[in-house]
Amino acid sequence: MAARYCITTPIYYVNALPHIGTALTTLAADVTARYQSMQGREVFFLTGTDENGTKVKEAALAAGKPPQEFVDSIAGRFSDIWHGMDIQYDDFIRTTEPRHVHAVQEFFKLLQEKGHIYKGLYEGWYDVSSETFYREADLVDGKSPDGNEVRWVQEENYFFRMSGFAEPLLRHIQAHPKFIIPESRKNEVVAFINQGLRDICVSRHNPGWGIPVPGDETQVVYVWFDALINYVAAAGWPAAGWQDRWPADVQWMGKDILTRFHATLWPAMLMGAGLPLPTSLVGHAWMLMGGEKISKSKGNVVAPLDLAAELAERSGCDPKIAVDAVRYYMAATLPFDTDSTFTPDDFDRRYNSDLANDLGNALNRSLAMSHKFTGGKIPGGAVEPDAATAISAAIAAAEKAMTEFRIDHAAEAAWSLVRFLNKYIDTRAPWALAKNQDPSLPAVIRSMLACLRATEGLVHPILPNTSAAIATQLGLEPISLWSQIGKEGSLTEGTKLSEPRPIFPRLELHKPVVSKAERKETKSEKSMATPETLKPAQSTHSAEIHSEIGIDDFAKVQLKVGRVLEAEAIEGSDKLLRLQVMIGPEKRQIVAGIRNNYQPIDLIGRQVIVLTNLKAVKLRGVESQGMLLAATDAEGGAILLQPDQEAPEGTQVR
RNA sequence: CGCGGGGUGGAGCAGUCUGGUAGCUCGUCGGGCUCAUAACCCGGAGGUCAAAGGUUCGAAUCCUUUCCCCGCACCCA
Repeated sequence: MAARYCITTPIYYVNALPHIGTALTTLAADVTARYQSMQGREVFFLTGTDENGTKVKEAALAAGKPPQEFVDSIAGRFSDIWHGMDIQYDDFIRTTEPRHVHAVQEFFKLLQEKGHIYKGLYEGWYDVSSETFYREADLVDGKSPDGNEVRWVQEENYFFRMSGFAEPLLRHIQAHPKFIIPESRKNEVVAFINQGLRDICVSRHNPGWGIPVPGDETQVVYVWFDALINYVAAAGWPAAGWQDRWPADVQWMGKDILTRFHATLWPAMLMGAGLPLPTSLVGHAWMLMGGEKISKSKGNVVAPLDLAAELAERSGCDPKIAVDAVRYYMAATLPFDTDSTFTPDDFDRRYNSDLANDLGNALNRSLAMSHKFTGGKIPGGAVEPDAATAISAAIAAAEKAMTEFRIDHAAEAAWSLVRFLNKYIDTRAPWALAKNQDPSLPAVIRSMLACLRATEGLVHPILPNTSAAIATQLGLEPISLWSQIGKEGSLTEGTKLSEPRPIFPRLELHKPVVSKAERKETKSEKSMATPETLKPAQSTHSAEIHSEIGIDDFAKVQLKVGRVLEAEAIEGSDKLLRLQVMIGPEKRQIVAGIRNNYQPIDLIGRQVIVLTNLKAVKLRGVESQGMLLAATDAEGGAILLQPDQEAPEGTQVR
């Protein structure tokens, strides 16, 4: 019976579809899964979607669909995208499935029985306008720190005794150096726990969507508590046999959800329930777009399948190979400790230099020479020593990388072999050997093919389609086991080689070199972001939610023309400006988050469109009696709307 | 003083824990080869390792201080 190896990704929230930033985690998990599978282990690779949470209900409502139907369609699109990227997961769990709901409720009950969950009175001074609770000590003259009225409220909720787990957690982290990876994240987690862990409220008032607390229908389980349990729910827990799929050997995730959730709350929950902890938690860094975090609101989302389709079209490569190219880029530049940046130019460059020039061309020239010099068949004999050394060094480096979860280093290891091959060919110059009828020619050709065969195996976890294409061109069955890589027996003497055909056609690069000074300039002109940066952002896969309203609904909105009289920055805030706006005879104070694009001086005297019948609210302690209408630029900044020509102040906008 | 990450040739990064000739990929310039997808190979130029001070025989690396960039949090009505 083969040793098992369990891998998880987080379950994705269904409010947006994956882009190359979020898909990174799933790709890393897939590469790990394929590698472990090659090692002969029985792999269980779990992913899924998080469908509870009140925002889902709201989004469904906005889309005019029943929540379940809405969620079904999004979950389906997730699995379509994963399939398109050749992600081979073994199970896809959805938090609306009965097996998950059941596990969550059982887990909750178990923790209750063990005394780790208690019902507590959540009480305190509540500031209604800012929806925040304050302690007695926080109040200033009987009001909130912002100066709002507060009232005493009591709410019953369930609490998880996380405070008791700080010591056990620290001990576990100490005793298991590979529990939290990378090191920098581990330090962060330790620092976080040392600050002290507080009991955490694990239920909310039931909004009609979510998992009810067992025995108390008025409450639903807190979404994070709920979500984390998916890992054991998918293993079948609490039914017998869950040990086959839990604990996970590795749980991949982005660094943002490591510290607070996976490295503290989650292990504390498991300890409380008496369940084993995962072996490793890996929190990779982010892939940024043009130096910023990829996010839907900034409009800089790049969908992996769009990127692949576009590449296939531009380069003429096979669509499956284009998917590999995207996988390669993501794997080879996988941000581990520190964030990296995606740019379309960088993607193109890596495609050309690494895939087309290095790997593709090495395969192509090697096959061409085999046909020309040794009759198109794999010669027998031994691989030359330096080639054999290079092969085993690459295998060792790739193995080390994989055990450290450094997917990027694993790619680098494979490429070190490809680079060796290109050097080797030039050094040994088979064309010269052929001319001189040198007897070492067959051994050199065999050595070249051996490098390619080993490369095929090494890149298999990252580039499954490319790997298969290499095997096909070599006329061999694909390598399926890691232990076969580099073995003489994997290169059968006399095998007929296919005609060489470029796997990765080169891309024609138009691209101008952008100097640092030029780039800076572009950046300072906010709305002038470079066109090529924006282009791929127009994702055809984005999960925009459309809903229709009637004219009556619109009539509820009162918009008027106003003129800015005064403007000043609000201290302690990056974005907020305090504006005094004349709307007809009336003067209003409005707070607007537009400072990234507008200085106070730019605004004075300017006409703006104001939403006037919006409930007043305090922002950073300053009351705002309305809202300015603005569009959003590529970087999430505001672009103010203004009448096409001067309009009388107070004019109704329709 | 909210928390955290980072500043290394034109670009992207490694090296920092465990001080000892500054390394890799891309770009650039020159040369070579002709098997190959104008691909490949070799060589050169280009760095006061953000700044200052300190420890040391010796600092990118250790200590102190400062400056700058970026996330998160707050906040975008």
